[in-house]
Amino acid sequence: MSLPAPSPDDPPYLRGLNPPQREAVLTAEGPVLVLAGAGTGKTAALTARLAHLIYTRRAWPSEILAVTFTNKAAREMRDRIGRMVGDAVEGMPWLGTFHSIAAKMLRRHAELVGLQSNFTILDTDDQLRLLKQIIAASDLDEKRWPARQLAGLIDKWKNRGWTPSDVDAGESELFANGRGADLYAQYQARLKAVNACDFGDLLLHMLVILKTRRDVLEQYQSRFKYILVDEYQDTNASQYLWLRLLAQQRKNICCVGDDDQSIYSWRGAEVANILRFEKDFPGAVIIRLEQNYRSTPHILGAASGLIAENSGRLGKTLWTEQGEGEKVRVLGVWDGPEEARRVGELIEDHQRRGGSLDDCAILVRAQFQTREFEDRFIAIGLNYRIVGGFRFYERQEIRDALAYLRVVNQPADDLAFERIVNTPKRGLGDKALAKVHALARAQGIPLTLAAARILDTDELTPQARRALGNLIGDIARWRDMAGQLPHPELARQLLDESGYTAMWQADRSADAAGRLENLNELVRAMEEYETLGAFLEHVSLVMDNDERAGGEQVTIMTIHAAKGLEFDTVFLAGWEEGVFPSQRSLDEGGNASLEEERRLAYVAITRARKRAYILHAANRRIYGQWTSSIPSRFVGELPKAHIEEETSMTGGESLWRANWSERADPFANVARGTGRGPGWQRAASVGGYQTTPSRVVEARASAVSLGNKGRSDLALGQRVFHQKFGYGTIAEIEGNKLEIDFEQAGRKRVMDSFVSAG
DNA sequence: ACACAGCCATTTTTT
DNA sequence: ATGGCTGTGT
Repeated sequence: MSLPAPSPDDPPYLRGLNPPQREAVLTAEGPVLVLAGAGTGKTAALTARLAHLIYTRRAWPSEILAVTFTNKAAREMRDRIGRMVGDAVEGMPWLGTFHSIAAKMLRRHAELVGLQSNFTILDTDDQLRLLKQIIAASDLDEKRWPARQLAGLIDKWKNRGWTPSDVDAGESELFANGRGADLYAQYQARLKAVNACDFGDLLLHMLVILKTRRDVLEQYQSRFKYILVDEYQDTNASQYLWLRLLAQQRKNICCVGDDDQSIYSWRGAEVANILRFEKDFPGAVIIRLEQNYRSTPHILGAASGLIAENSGRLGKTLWTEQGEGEKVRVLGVWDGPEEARRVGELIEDHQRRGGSLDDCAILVRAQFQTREFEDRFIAIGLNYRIVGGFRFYERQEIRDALAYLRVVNQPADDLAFERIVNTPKRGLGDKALAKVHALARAQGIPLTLAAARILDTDELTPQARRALGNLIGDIARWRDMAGQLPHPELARQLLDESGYTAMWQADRSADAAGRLENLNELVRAMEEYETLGAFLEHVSLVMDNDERAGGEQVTIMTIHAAKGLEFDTVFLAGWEEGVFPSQRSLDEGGNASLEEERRLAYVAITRARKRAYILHAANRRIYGQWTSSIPSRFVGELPKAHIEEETSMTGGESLWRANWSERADPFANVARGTGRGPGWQRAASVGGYQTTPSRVVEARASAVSLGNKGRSDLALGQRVFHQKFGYGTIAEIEGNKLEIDFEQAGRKRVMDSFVSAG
């Protein structure tokens, strides 16, 4: 490989890149696979590569296809390229997630798969409702054959690039005694009827089009001179086939990935795709990025040692020039609440030494683990944010409002119509709706149309007829308005006239105010989009909401959500068998899924720049039930040289060991009649359990946070409202922290940013 | 048609 | 523990 040596004449985008990175940038032609370890400057190389292609006039920005998996990644790439090549990014229409790019293409060719170009993209919720209807209509017991399961299967099939006719008998057998494929076909037919598709369809439909329509394929093959794929290890079969078709012609495809960070197999990702890249693209250049710029040697050592337990890796050796740093600290604690307490204390220490909350992140395996931390941080008044969780666009009021907009935008959207037909209550119940359904089915027309027609009959009771007549009239009027009014204004009027806003105004429950606020925010968000259609597309594809950060915050999130991010200090909580690795991965999926959990652990550790803490608790409450647990096997797999262990349990590790033997033997409890783990004792001896171990410092009142000015709109004795605790009166103010006597929850210490004047 | 109460299963991870 | 769903009562 003859590469120009670094010189002062280098174009700006090459500055600061190491030799392998430069190679990844400058090897423009032909297939390239970049194996980029965690923290090795992957994105820098990737964006430089794009800049290089544009800069050297190899391609116009519009001739490059650049795909990522998450919107976050797409946004970041766009930003960074923007900084390098300026406005040219604006001309990169084909930079985005697989799904958004596929959607864009599909809108142009929708008719080839029997859709109109304004098709709706359904989310999981709509999908499930549709499937439930199909299952019910097929005389199947919904208990025995849950829609969820069918949704999972269909998704799996779509991820593999299978249309209903591709599903063989064996696969079909997995649902309702062989009716799986049939139900899948019915589902597709229903989707077509309501002019909608689900996430998997975006790719599958496009794949079918590319496979069957040579003209369309050639059109894209010649348009995309260069293809670039991020996180290649996460591609599923359908995405892979899609890419292969598009790259076939020119073979200028560059895939970047890390087999050790493949954590999405449950969503159909196939690590095999990255492992066989060389076979698919003979003569491919393979480049390894191994110099890590993120973490200390101890952190890298711990992570590398752990991931070495996996088999079938392409293999990389991460190294760093950084100085040693601190060892990874492994803390054993008594139970979940203590885990949260310890983390809280460590963060406050960090803060006291002048550290910022923004540098800290708590990474968990599953969403339910966040609660313990949330409770604790509210109690000590530590500012935090939970990433993921319930998302803005998934909230009930937002989904309702969107359903109204969808009905206006797309008359055939039956699912949206069903959602709003009796929300707010209009006296249109099951009986009335069933009649509309019957008519729609009989005539093969959308619900809105059937509803309009049924008004001319005397099938409905007079009051139902009047209510439905009003609604249909309203919808028609809103559709008219849609052509004349700016869409945010349309939304505002629509929400008022439909009575939807009034419904929440009349609602006296605690969160009604918040919901109204969310509706306002929704309307505000619409202003950034050209058309109603563009807005709805955004909503279905870009379901993330980056909440505006009010001051410093500790971030709490799942490891999956943390992929691609980095923090100075990372707390990895819940490293216990059954939690991490998760019980499910242990029960099903065998070794492959255990290895995926291990990769997840690897991803988790490598998020840390300077410090990593790993915590495991001996007892945890799961489904409201106290369960004793033993440290994750991953803890034992960490190389001793890079970690420092510490436990707050009296008796140390021996307690866990004793427990381990019982866990390993499923009949241990049966035979002996009693278990003997610490958690079991607690559950068994009601009350009087021995006190928590000596090392544990009792939760003390948290330190006053430094330099945080309080809000000026709050005063002692004032009545305020808190999302979690309800109404209360301010008893004390200390900077930005308040003591509040809540009417329901009693006295609590909370951050002022969590309350509003009540 | 709607509200309520008790029952049930349920918990990975996300575009 | 929480929430979704079913069946019952008004």
